[in-house]
Amino acid sequence: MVMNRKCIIRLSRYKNALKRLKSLGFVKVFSGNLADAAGVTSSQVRKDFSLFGITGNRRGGYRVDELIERISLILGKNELQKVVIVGMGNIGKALMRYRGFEAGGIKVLAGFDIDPAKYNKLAEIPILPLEDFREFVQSQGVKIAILAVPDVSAHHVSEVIISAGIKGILNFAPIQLRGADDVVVSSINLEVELENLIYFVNAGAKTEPEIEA
Amino acid sequence: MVMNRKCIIRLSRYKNALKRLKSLGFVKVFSGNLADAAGVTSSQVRKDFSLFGITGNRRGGYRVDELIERISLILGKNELQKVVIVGMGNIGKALMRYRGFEAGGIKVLAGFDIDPAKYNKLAEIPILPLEDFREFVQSQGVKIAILAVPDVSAHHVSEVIISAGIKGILNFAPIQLRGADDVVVSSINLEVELENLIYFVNAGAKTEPEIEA
DNA sequence: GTTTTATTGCCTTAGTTTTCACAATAATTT
DNA sequence: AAATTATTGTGAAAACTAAGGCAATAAAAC
Ligand SMILES: NC(=O)c1ccc[n+]([C@@H]2O[C@H](COP(=O)([O-])OP(=O)(O)OC[C@H]3O[C@@H](n4cnc5c(N)ncnc54)[C@H](O)[C@@H]3O)[C@@H](O)[C@H]2O)c1
Ligand SMILES: NC(=O)c1ccc[n+]([C@@H]2O[C@H](COP(=O)([O-])OP(=O)(O)OC[C@H]3O[C@@H](n4cnc5c(N)ncnc54)[C@H](O)[C@@H]3O)[C@@H](O)[C@H]2O)c1
Repeated sequence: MVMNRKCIIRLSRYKNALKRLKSLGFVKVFSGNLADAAGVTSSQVRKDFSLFGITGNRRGGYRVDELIERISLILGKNELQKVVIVGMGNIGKALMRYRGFEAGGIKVLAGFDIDPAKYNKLAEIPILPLEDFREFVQSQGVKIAILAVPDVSAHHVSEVIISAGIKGILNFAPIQLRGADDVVVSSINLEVELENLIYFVNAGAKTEPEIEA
Repeated sequence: MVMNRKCIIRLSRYKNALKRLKSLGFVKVFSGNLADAAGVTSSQVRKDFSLFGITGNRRGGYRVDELIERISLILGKNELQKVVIVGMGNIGKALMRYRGFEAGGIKVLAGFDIDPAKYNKLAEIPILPLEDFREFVQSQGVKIAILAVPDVSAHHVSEVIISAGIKGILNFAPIQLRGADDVVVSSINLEVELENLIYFVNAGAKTEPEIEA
């Protein structure tokens, strides 16, 4: 099992690049094509593939369809991935309104909040009270939650959702969540992102740091 | 000049941790305290500090105020950092409404769009037509822009804002922006983030990959 | 069907980042 | 004021990641 995050991110990029190439009519690709499209070196592509046991055809490259299939399987994209959003404020609502996830096989099933003014149980994507969280995710088998509550609530809410069975959290609150051992927490801290950018801009960075995700 | 992105991210985290520690009454810290608070090792802390020439007092640790001051200076937080947002849709509006940036010395000066229905030139943070972009950022000396336009427009808009003098872009569109040599581009691709999370959750990740920003 | 050519797969080398280990030394104790 | 103790600062080692190089080999050309 490959546990290198950078490598998994590249896999996502390969997948996106392959979809573009496919839409351009490509049936086969060489590691070099894919490398150019994804912005890496061809040996990197081949090395990544070898880590996942993906093989091509010497002198014949890789079949695009097969590659997309294989990578999607590795990323769990062969089945619909169900997620929920906790915290229906600025960020939570923006994410819920976004229609781009479904094309990638990610389905937002519901939103949760503690403010009754936000509830809307009859909407296409319902907004439910946090009290209903446990029952909902357990009956629906949801493992992934997006956490978009105020920073002061974030730690408490993370405990609540973990105890309900959530195994992966995409956290937007600017705090350091300490999940349980079998819970993966991924944080997006926009202020830290901006600070980074500011540093490298002020540094007059000639070498752009590869910054993704 | 340290060009290691991970190191700069840690610096942001140290700063945040130090502010928490300060609010708890700490006047001095040891590398171990800070390491615990930021979720790294103490040698990492000391090594990072040595890269930036930050020194403490053998056996006496570091003075909290001095550290915050020093790190803020390195991150450019000693002066107000001006940013603009391009694309006043779901994400753009959410970011504009967020009040948390100002506490960290980041000020959103304006938003830009091409949809006249979005314009609001008189608001506290005005929303202006994209045509006004060049004049605005040049007169205000803005170097950083947040790009939140649809993916099909993103490449074009990035060229427009770079030609207007933008040197750092925080990009939310799920495309690979190729900026000019002296422009730093940082991308946040939420679908890639979720794919990552899904992979590690399905992998039953025992070792959480350190995922920040 | 043989030769040539292009590309994979993987072994090796290089580069980067983190951790270790310990001498130097400032605060504390005796 | 001498001895002890705890912590820094940093060079060296280890671990991790990416790049380079090339034998194996499948496709294409002849
Ligand atoms: N909006 C941004 O652009 C932005 C930028 C950077 C970071 N963030 C972070 O993202 C998080 C969300 O930001 P926002 O602007 O959307 O906040 P917000 O205040 O607009 O929304 C927070 C929502 O969470 C709900 N909530 C509060 N406590 C809750 C609880 N215990 N359980 C469930 N729901 C609860 C509130 O009712 C509200 O609807 C915050 O931690 C913020 O620091 C936001
Ligand atoms: N909303 C999300 O949760 C989400 C999640 C993942 C990725 N994204 C990405 O973020 C970007 C923005 O998403 P969104 O949901 O806010 O989109 P949106 O459609 O809600 O908003 C886009 C805004 O950009 C404006 N716009 C279009 N072309 C423009 C141009 N040439 N110049 C200036 N403004 C222009 C539109 O008028 C609109 O106001 C998209 O690329 C999307 O793929 C969004």
